[in-house]
Amino acid sequence: MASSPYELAQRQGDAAIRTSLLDAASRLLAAEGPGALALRRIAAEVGCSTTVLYRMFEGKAGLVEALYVEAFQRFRRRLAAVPERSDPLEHLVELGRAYREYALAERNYYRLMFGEPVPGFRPSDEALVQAAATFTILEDAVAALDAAGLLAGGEPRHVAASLWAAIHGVVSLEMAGHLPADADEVFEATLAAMGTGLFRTPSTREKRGC
Amino acid sequence: MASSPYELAQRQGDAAIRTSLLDAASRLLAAEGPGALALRRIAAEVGCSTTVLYRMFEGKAGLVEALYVEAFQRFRRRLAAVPERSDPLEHLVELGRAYREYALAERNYYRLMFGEPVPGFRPSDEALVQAAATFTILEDAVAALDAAGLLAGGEPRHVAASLWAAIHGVVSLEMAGHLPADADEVFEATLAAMGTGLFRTPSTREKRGC
DNA sequence: GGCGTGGGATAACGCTGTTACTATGGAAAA
DNA sequence: TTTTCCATAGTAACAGCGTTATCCCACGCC
Repeated sequence: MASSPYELAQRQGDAAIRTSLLDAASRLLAAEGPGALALRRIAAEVGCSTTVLYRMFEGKAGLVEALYVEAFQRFRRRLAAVPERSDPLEHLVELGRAYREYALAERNYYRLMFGEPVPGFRPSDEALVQAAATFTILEDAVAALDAAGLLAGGEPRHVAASLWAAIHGVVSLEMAGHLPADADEVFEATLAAMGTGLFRTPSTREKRGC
Repeated sequence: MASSPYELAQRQGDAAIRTSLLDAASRLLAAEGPGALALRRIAAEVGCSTTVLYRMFEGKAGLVEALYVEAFQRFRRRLAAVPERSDPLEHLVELGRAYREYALAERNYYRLMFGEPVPGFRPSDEALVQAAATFTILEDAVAALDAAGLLAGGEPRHVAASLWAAIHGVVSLEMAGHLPADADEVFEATLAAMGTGLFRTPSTREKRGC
């Protein structure tokens, strides 16, 4: 009695099959990059034919989209694990550092989220909404600063988006090879610049020499 | 006497053939995106067989790399066309706006430069060096601010890289669909935040209420 | 028990990049 | 002028891809 991962999952219903396929795809993505995401390979990995992938995901686009939202969920968990701090600005800086660490550690996931490494794929509006949910963590942290009266101006949502963009920008350039030697310094400098540009804090006021 | 683009170029030597092929590829990229960059299509477009592409570019990777450095050169010309201003900070802001305009107008080129829309392709170190040459324009503008004593701190190269990253970050998120409604505001806010965070100017000193 | 239907495997289609093979055409050598 | 030779280009094949059509089987229902 042979029992491939697929046969085991089959006894537990469609949900188990789905996660089994997603797990295999996830492993291939992390290990070999987006190029390894071939339906035939995924099917072979779990021991079934590609037909099953079409029933579960309606083709490659659907599979990649499922992987896409899963990547954002992982990302959210990682950011949620950053411990709170007494200083809300410190907390925000730590969120930024965790962001970069995740991106560099799981760069194939990060590429899936923000590059477009799979030729045909563009996330649906629904998937984009789920992706945006990841950054409520960032928005909450900015809202905390706003509640403390430390925002220099602008809507909290826009401030959070600016921060997100700046951090993503450094990480993206770094991953593309455009910051070969001094990515660390550029990242910290960008973080500091956004901090003094967006917020009012005692420490930045000292820096400004007021 | 049939005269395809290829036959015309053939009489003028390899360089003409090369540019003819690159032009066709460039047109396909701009019009239909990276997915249209198929060797057979490019060859058909100019009226030759794929063998010629292998002689000129040694395969798809070489062709895409040629397109990649060409995209950066176009980008550089666009940034170089931004007129100087009396206020060097204003000039920098205008560079940022021109950056975004180019990226959104030629988004398929921008994707080629900073995303990785062609599965196998990663730019060589040499191509990355040529790409970096694009941003000497940005570095020069920052150096001008430094010469005027307006830098808040940090090496000019790092400051330029931070700016680049922040701008690229907004544009990248915008193109990925993550800033559906308020991309304009987020972009201007990021520009302003980086301005007050990185530079010392009379206007920002007023904003800070000193 | 026979029937119908849903699910899965196989194979084919058209596409991709790549490579081997073949023919051709013009320059160099005799 | 004739012959040789080699770079060049076109054709076709190969392996792989996503996708789809076909066939088959096994299960539930009447």
